[in-house]
Amino acid sequence: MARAATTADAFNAVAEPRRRQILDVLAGGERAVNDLVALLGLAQPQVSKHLRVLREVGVVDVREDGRQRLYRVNGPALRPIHDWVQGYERLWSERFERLDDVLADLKKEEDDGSE
Amino acid sequence: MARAATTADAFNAVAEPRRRQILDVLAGGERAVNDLVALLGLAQPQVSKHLRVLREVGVVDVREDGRQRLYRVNGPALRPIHDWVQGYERLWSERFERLDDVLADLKKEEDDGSE
DNA sequence: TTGACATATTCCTATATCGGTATATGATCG
DNA sequence: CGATCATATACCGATATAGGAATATGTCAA
Repeated sequence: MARAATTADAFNAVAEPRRRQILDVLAGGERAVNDLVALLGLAQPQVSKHLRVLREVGVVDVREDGRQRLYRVNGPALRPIHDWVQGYERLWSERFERLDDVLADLKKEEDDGSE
Repeated sequence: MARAATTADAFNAVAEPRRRQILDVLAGGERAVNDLVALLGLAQPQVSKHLRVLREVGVVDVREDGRQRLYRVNGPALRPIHDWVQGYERLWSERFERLDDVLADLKKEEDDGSE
């Protein structure tokens, strides 16, 4: 078996740095393909291919406008990533340090009581 | 050129679902390899290989304890993912809807004034 | 030391990628 | 209609995977 398809889910689609760059540009608003080509300095076919992957996992949406296709971010598709990684924030954020102290104390009391 | 190595960064390492499962278990505290094997129902070599990838990107740390090796999550290594995806939260979170309204109003006024 | 246990590494195969180049599709303009 | 612009797709080659099976490494116990 090979690695999971990049179109398997948002995690895989977003693992590619160029695709994150594309999203970062689109975060500023709708863009045509050639705008992305110019802004990122990538070849046009590469951009189209990356956009296809992003489209297939639902991270971007397209809209036709004459000859152009305007791409935009579809935020909610990124939510699974956000939610998953959010669960680990307490492992580095000061916000949770006090809470961790409290929980540690509670656990200690509990252990002392039952042992 | 092929796809970026899974050990290239945390984004790639975490794109694999099994590796996220491993992290989710380790989020509950230090675990030996065989614990993970039992808990996840994976083959031992596969688990070791996934742990290697996670180790190489710094997402987990190891500690030797007799015959066992105890793995634990190294949270801060996940922070780049958190920070990146955080920038998109406003695209779905109600928390930011009011703010977006305000910004839209401001932009509208600005445009009306300069045109 | 020998053996059992815990974990890591190696070898294998199938597959899906990525970039590059060429080309196809589709829309607009004259 | 023919030419041009905008984008998508097809084909190529190199590479890095993921799982499976076998095996190597390392540690403890008797």
